[in-house]
Amino acid sequence: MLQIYNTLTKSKAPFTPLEAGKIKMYVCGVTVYDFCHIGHARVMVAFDVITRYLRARGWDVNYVRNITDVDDKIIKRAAENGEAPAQLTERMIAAMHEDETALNVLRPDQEPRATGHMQDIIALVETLIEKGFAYAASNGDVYYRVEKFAEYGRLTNKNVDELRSGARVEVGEAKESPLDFVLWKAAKAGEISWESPWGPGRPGWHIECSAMSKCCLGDTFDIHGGGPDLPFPHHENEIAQSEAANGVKYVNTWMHAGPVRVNSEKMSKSLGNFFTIRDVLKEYDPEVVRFFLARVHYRTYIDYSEDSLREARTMLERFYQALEGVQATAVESEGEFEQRFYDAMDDDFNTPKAVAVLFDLVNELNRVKREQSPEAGVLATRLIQLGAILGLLQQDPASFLQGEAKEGELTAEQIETLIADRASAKANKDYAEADRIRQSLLDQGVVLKDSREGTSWYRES
RNA sequence: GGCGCGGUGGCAGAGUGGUCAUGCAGCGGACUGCAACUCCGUGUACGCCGGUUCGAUUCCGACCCGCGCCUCCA
Repeated sequence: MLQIYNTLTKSKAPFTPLEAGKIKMYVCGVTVYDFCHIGHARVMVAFDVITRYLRARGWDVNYVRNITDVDDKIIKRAAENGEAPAQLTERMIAAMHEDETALNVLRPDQEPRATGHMQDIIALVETLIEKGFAYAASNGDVYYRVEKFAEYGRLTNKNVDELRSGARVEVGEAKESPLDFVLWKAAKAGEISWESPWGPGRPGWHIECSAMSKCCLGDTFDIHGGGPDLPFPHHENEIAQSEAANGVKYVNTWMHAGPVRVNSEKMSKSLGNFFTIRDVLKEYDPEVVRFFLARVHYRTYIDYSEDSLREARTMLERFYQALEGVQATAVESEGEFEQRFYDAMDDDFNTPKAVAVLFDLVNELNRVKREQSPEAGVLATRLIQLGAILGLLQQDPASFLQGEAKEGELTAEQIETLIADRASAKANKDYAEADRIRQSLLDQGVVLKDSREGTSWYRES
């Protein structure tokens, strides 16, 4: 029985879909004005694992993740670069897709862009005005009338009175109440804009998601996900917009990923303490980065450090070393390991527990490997299949372990030659020479491993 | 200040009212020409103080500490 933690109720509950066997899921994506950082990667990987698992268990998942491609920061950054906003966003979207592909993140089923849904957005704002939940202000902006929506603040336990006393109004705003947020922003001279009943302008951030989710999934859907900083105000505002406009419940289950921290602080654009995905991938195998993110429960924080990345690498080596030299064979039916893995994942996608099951499987695999039992092939298949649900363990073991030669490192050919030299030295019982070659390779980060079948090697992390 | 999450062995990280997490690191042994890999064995833990209980790391209360949101940020 699948259980999911719901931010709205602050508790785990058995998951029941709106429509039997189907799951409609919307996840807030990226505002594409810069390269994605590890925090973005965490959300991508978390919901990728969730989607893969649900599909592996037979659910028909419709996974929608939007792209915010019009926004103040995009306009500002494009102006700084001296390029059109669309040029900047196209580049960043392409970069994001590259990062995702590297991390083995499957693309969502639908990836709507705000600029592609202007009519939906305008129609939704019009509905809100008609129903009295929004108003066009004197400055050309359209605002949402927060105090008109009685349920406001329910997702994040916010009290409207307290919010009002803490709110501040920016210069130039024409709100009835400081709590009101913008649905449509009037364009300044020379800014990119779209025609609307309220004059040329662009949508506010929150309304995009209400419009795109309605368009892709309907008025009510099963799961809405996002990063740790989105419950307030973004998701709170989405609820206010969608439920006021549609008159029905917006989302059944709210899921939020935990933050990535650096030195105990949240990794974020505003703190400037972020590492981009592409920078990290220069140093680490993408699968290592993915495992670093996936081995921790999606809701808890994760600390980014060289040590944790290295540890993820070491753990992955154990998996691949177990798989090395085993011929995977067909599996007739699922067994104990699959069941334990599913039980862990059914419990709010408990990946740390699921990974522990995989290590138990590795232990068993290594044991039967030593006995040269044919059972090894079956266990290897089970490991690879369960690994696939986490988006891991799909590489050839030798190539993962050997890795790519970085600059200044020995190439695979050079290493193979030295291993051949060492083999002949060993054949002549010249162990001094054999050990000298092995030590020299070790000094260059290459570890040798002798076995019945010969000598294999891998690069030290 | 308001709302929320968390404090587990050297480190990372699950979990449970009384019995193994798991991985890395350490120690002893097996295997090996010696190593590496692997296997077997092994130590160390549940922030603090009360309460409930036959028994609490696990439930309840107070306290201390850390983090997130309350402003654009995944």
